[in-house]
Amino acid sequence: MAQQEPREGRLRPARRLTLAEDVYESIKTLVMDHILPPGERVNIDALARELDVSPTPVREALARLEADGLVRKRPLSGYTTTPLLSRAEFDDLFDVRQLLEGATAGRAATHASAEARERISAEAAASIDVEAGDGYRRHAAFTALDAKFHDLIAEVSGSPLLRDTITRLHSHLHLHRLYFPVAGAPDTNTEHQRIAAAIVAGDAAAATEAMRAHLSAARERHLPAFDQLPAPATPRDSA
Amino acid sequence: MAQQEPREGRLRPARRLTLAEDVYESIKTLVMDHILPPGERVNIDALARELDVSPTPVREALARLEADGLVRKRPLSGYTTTPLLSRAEFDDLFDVRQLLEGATAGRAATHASAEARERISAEAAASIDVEAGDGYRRHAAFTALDAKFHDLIAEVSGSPLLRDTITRLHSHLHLHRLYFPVAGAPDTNTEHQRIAAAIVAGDAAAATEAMRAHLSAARERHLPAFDQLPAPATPRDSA
DNA sequence: CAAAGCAACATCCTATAGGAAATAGGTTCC
DNA sequence: GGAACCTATTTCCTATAGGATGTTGCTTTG
Repeated sequence: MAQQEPREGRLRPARRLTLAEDVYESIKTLVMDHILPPGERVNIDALARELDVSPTPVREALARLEADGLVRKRPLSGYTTTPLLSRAEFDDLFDVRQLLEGATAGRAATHASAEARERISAEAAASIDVEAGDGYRRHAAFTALDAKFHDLIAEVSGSPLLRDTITRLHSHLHLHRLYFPVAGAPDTNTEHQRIAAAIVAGDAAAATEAMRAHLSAARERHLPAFDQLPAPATPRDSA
Repeated sequence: MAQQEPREGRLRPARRLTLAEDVYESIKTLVMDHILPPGERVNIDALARELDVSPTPVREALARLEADGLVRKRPLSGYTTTPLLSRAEFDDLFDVRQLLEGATAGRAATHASAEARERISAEAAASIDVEAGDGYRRHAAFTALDAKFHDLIAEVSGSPLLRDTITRLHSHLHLHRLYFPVAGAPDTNTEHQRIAAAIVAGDAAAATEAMRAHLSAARERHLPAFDQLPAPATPRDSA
């Protein structure tokens, strides 16, 4: 009622256009960064108080996040964050990524503009300066750069639908254990450059193969995360 | 307030668990059947009155539908149903379907249980009795059966993620012109049986190829729909 | 006659209140 | 001592009201 004036010190950034949109982005970040732990119950009212908004936009944002697969809704029991990926789900994710992203790399190699090839090449080269920094910042920067590279190839592939699908999959990847040390950053850069080179050369088969090899290697690099802790049981999964 | 008691004569079916869920299904049907024409504005209040609920669950349902791609939201202007697929988007959809569903067919052929192969074979054979009926009913039954067959293969493929992705794509297909005469129903059945045979035989390459050929043929059968009417301009698309 | 400006309208967006269901804890009975 | 039942609390779910914004139609002016 009387609190229409802008408030200071809020968790979310300056509002863009609609409040619900901001709330959506805020909650998405909370889930991605595991500030809301996977498999945990999400209290709508508490979240609304935390973000300093009414429960209504929170509810709308959660509905969208449910469609994105980041939270789940049990009919009369409330929302919960999606539990961590199991080993089987993780393997499934990378299988699908190989299929989809292998295709985007091939398509990009076949019909991409000269300007687009230039951008890809530049992006692969720019990956080097991420070596600076350390700890969480370094990990976040590396992850962001990797995502950008993959999205760039998807964009250039010329299939909006394929790109959307891959973007959606990437959300699921962030459900993986977060603070896992990225020892293989240099390897990743090398692999990215191999992919970029194949695309620039216009060799579709080589680009597809390079992408699949890259994802296969990335999968291997992530695997030790499953040995850290035994996957916590998620009794809530039972229908 | 005083209208908590169940009401008669409502548009939507008997409520399942939550009101928002029912509203979601109801609106989804309205969009799929083009009762809400593509590209049209969606009035939240009017829809709430029509469904005899308050605007709040309608808003929540629309948020989910937006994530599904069935409606779009322009920040301070309201929701609109997604416009009809353009020729380019239609081609893109079938390109992606070939990629994804070709993979599911191959996977199904490789590792499917004997029981699963039996189900697929039965489903392909059952497609024949859809010849009965006529007009809209026949079309709806045929579409449902086709969707079921494709989903069955996706299920058997053993990749939940792949199956979800394909299901999502199918929603987009329904954005295509609806009342298009399905002249090629017999052809569809023949193609389905070819796919089923390859899967039963365990020939992954043949299954993939049969699926791709089927989708290619289906695409051709749908193409004349674009000649019926010139695609209506959608001026609302401009940012 | 056309274009720009203004005003009224309709619509969306957010906040708050109240009822219903599910969960958790304690108690009692076997 | 364990299990089942009951009660209280918490939480979700729905409905309603009010403020802000975009849109549309009309009027006026060049």
